[in-house]
Parts: sequence; C-alpha cells; structure tokens
Amino acid sequence: MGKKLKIASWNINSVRARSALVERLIVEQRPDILCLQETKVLDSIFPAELFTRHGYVHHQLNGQRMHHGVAILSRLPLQDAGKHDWQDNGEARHVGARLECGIRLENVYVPAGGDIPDRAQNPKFGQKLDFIGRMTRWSEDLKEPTIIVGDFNVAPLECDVWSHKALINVVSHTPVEVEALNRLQQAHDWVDIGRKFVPAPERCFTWWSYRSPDWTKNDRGRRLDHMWASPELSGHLVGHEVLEPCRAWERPSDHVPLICEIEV
Amino acid sequence: MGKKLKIASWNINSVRARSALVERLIVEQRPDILCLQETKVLDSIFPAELFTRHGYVHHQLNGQRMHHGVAILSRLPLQDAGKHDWQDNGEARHVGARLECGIRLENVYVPAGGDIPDRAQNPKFGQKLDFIGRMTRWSEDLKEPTIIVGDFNVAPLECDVWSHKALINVVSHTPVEVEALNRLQQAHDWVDIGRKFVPAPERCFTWWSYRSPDWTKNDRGRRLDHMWASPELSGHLVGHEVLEPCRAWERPSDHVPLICEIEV
DNA sequence: GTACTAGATG
DNA sequence: CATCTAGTAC
Repeated sequence: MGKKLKIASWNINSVRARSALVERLIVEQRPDILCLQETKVLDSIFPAELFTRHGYVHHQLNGQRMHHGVAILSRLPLQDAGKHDWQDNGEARHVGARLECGIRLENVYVPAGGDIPDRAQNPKFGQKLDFIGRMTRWSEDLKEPTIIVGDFNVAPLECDVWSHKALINVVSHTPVEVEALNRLQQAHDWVDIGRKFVPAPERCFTWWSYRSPDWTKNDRGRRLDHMWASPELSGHLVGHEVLEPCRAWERPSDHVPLICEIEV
Repeated sequence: MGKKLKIASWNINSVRARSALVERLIVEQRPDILCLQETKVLDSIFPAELFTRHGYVHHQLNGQRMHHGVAILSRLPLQDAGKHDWQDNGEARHVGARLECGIRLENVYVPAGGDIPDRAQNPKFGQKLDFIGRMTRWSEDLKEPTIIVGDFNVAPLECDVWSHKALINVVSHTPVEVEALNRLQQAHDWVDIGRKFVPAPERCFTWWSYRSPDWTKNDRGRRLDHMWASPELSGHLVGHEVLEPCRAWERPSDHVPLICEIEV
C-alpha cells in the first residue's frame, strides 16, 4: 500500500509580509512539502524558524533581495538538486530537490514578461519566451520521475482565463506564449495535474489581480499556476485542489495555493 | 448634579496606520471627545467614517500631507474656534473648538525641536521656543474656561523623565524649554491635570521611544503629553488616567493616550 | 492594489 | 523603531 505525498505550491508575494497566512496554510492543510514563489527575501534572512516550528525542517532556498525568490519547505528529507538560471541573468526563479521516494521536485517562477507582447518593443517578453525555451530543452533530457510546480505566468487554455477574447493580446495568454508552453509540455509529455482533475472547459483560476477590488463578483481570474508530473507518475496522481478561499483571507496574495497528492 | 465630560488626547503617529488601535480606544474608553495629534493626513482623506460609525460625528480637522496634523472628534456638538499657526510656517499643529457647556478645547502639537538644543545651530529648536512663546502671549489674553491638551514635547519636571541627569541636555527636557513651558503655564495659571492626580515626584510617563525595543524593562519614558485646565475649572476636575497599556498594543504609537474627566 | 526599495523625519 | 514619500514591479 503506497503512502500519499501531499505537495502544495503558492506564489505568496512576499513570505515576510504573509507570514501569518503561510502559517495558516500549513496548519490547515499540512502538506508534506510546500513550494513558494515570490518569497522576496535573501536566504540569510528567510523566516526559516516559522517553518521548522511546524515540522518543515528541510529547506531548499533560492532567494534574492527584492524580487522573485523561490523556496521548498519540507517535512520529508530533501537532497539539493540545483538551481537553474533559465533566464541567464542571475534572477532567483528556480530551485530543485530530490525526495527519498525517488521523485524529483522542481519549483519555478516564470518571468511575468512585461506589458507588451513583443520581443522587439519589450525585452522582458523575449526573456520570458527564452526562459520557457531553456526549460523546454532541459525537459527533453529529463530521465527521473519529476513533479514541476510553480507560477508559470501563462494561462494556456481558453478556459484558463475569464475571457479568451479580452485577453488574447494580454501577456500570459498570447498565442506565442501558449505555443511556447505547449512545446515545453510536449518535451517531456508532462501531465497537467490541474486539468487532469478539472477537465477543460471547466472554470479553473489561480490568480485574480489586486487591481479589481470586486474580484469575487467579476471573477476575472486566470490559471497562471500549475503542477505538472512526468508521464510515469500519471497513474499515481490521487488528488488536486485549488484553494480559492485563500484569495479572500486578510491581506492576501493575488495567487492562491495549489495542492496535489501522489501515491508513492 | 453635574454631568461628566470625558476627554481623551493621543499623539497617534498616523491615524491611517493606527485605525484599528484608535477604534479599540474609542470602544474601550468611550470618551466624549478625542483629540489626536500627528494624524499625518490631509483633511480631504481623513478617515472620518471610522469615527462617525462610533458616534463621533462632530469633527474639527487641521491636517496636512505628510507630517503633523491634529483633529478633534466628538460625540458632542463642536463650534469651530480656529486654527493657530504659532510657528508661523504653515504647519498644522493646532485646532480649537467650543463646546455647548461653555468650555473651550484646544488641541496642540508642539514641534519636537530637532536634536541640538541651540537656536543658532538648529533653527528648529528656535521655532519650538517661539511656538511656545506665541502660545504664552495667546494664554495671557484667554478669558473663557479652557482645556488645552496635546503633545507639548516638553517634560517639565525632573520626575517627568526616566533620568533628569541623562536628559538635562536632551531636547524636551533642557532648562530653556522647561522655563518656556513654565512661563506658558503661569500666563494663564494653567492647572496641570496630570500632576494634580499624580503628584510629583511620582513616576508619570506618556512616551517611550520606538528605538529601545526593551522599553518595558528599562522604562526610559518621558511625560511629553499634557492636559491643562483654566484655574476656574480646577475644582471640577474629577478624573485622570494615562493609558500605559496602549504602548504594548500591536504596532503601537510611541505615545499613549491621556484621559481626563470634568464635571460640567 | 500590494510589496519592495531608498532617504528623510521623529 | 516606525512613519512618510517616491519610484518600480507585478
């Protein structure tokens, strides 16, 4: 009888500003492993004690001073599996770990890509596509069973946004980004865990902008956060949840946590 | 049988950053009138609704964009009694009101005065002394029974500071400031309500610096905030309190509220 | 809208 | 230590 591995992923938008909320998440959900994006803090001042206090004593950190930053906090032992710089500009956007069950865990924060969906006018958009391109080449060589989670900053399906028509030229849902993400997915036959459990065209959002205070009413969400698994893990996937209520917590992140469960 | 008038005064150090705390104060204390200093907000964006919601529907505001700012919030009707510019530099440091019982209420935020207690080296120190000087001349002409409250930024007595010796040359307790405050007090025979109820040399502090995180242990306080009454009100003063516990609230002001009660 | 930086003030 | 203003990013 296999044990269940419960993994959470959350773009927390500052782990220091959100310490009470992340504590509430781990108390209420008790995932085995928590992957955070946009921690916005140097490793040397990461609030590690908050996690060790709740049993998350194994940490893989890749933070920087002001922006970006990722972290894996775990109750199970972790082995360092490196940090990729898929943008080749020194930004802290990835950290990986190996679990004792043989699964690799990759935690990634894909660049947002700026406002204008054009390489020439907006270098950040080019960097985003290049980042996904390098992830694609990395995926092609992957041999181990892997879970990759994080804020991918792309909503690939029409039903992954509140209006395909309104967002077709908005960064995160443009055809060139969707194609790049699809190539990445095909490069390892990644299983989209979210859509395995919430098949298209069912509504599934993970992010609502801070800029619309009436987000509950208008529900202008996007599915920017993802959990993907190597194809050989497909049959072992036994649970998935998007924790929408967290968006209504006090001083929330604009992203909500994702949860998945794998029989190992 | 006279009714009791309960007045509170608090240097709140930003009324917007402290909205939950000021709400807690008015719920727990229910003063008839609340005088605030260092509101740090333009009148046009003063959080008036917070006060009206609790019955404080009468407002006299004198705020500015970033610094200073005073306000009188009242459950009893107020008549405008003007705004003095005792520094003559446009800073919002005073607002006055007339109550229906015939008492005048003056709410003042005396300048801190900079670091160096010398007019020549530090113009702000001179402005502070001049501010108190102009208040003194205003006091001399006062005819109505008046309560003046606020952050006077002077601790006049030796027992008004944690160490007279250590602070003798520190702005707020220098002899020249103490003399200026004494002249102001004599100009109207003002009754120091605090010391009427907590006679010297008893310990009485209203402010503890943010810069010593161990303020509870070391207790390096000063009595910078005051409530004074016209001599004809002396016999009507029936209560006084310094709300020290407020200094230990979450994200507190460095000043605590004062309360007094007058039979009218 | 929210959080980050930095420098200025108390 | 804690507030404010800007500017920047998402």
